[in-house]
Amino acid sequence: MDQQIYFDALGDPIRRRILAMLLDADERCVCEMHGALDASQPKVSRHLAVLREAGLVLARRDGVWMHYRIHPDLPAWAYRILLHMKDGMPALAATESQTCAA
Amino acid sequence: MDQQIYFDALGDPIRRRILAMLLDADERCVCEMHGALDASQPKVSRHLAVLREAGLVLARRDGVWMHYRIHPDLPAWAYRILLHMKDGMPALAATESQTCAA
DNA sequence: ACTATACATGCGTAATTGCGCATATGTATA
DNA sequence: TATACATATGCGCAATTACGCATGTATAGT
Repeated sequence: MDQQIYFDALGDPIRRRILAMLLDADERCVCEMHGALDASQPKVSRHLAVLREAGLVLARRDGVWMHYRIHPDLPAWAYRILLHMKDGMPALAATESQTCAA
Repeated sequence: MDQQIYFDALGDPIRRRILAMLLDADERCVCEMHGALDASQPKVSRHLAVLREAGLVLARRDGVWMHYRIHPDLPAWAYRILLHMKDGMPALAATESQTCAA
């Protein structure tokens, strides 16, 4: 886990919200996040790619859907930072997950 | 403490090393850090300005010297992230502080 | 094969960032 | 006032980043 890549990944608000969502639920599919974040699909997909390439999240294909989760092999310091980040995150009007038949 | 500004501040490797140094010592003057980081003086000064404006560090003037320290009123989540960041920081050839008569 | 759905990516652009260099500011001392 | 030292900042430039839009790819159903 390269620290530079890690903190670059945490530099974007959408990526932080994605990570916070993944800390709550074990897994989320892209359409759920795309709905809940009120951001365009390509935008969410790109941010997920950044998180994936940084080694922060893990993707699993299930038919048409991609399920993302926090990478289980995250170093302790990296995982703990995510928890504190979520803790310090401004409570955001919880636009609840648009149904996407997941 | 705005989270966006906070994580932007953590996005730079020099700023992270400055913060790690300040976690070790209570206070450091600019010349110490500039020596230990092997970075140009304007460069270090600018990064310190970013940290100062972000509310991450506090400056104190002492004659000609400016002493910086971790901001004492940092929220718990923010301070804990700094500790974990330092914990996960790659052990760096400790270029020890050039003497600057501080 | 055709269509629909879920997701990823190529491309061009606007905005941001970090840097070096020079210079300005502030403080102490002669 | 003049000089020296510590620190800060204005400026221009190169590199990076995030975005929208359109299009590509993969899977499933008919």
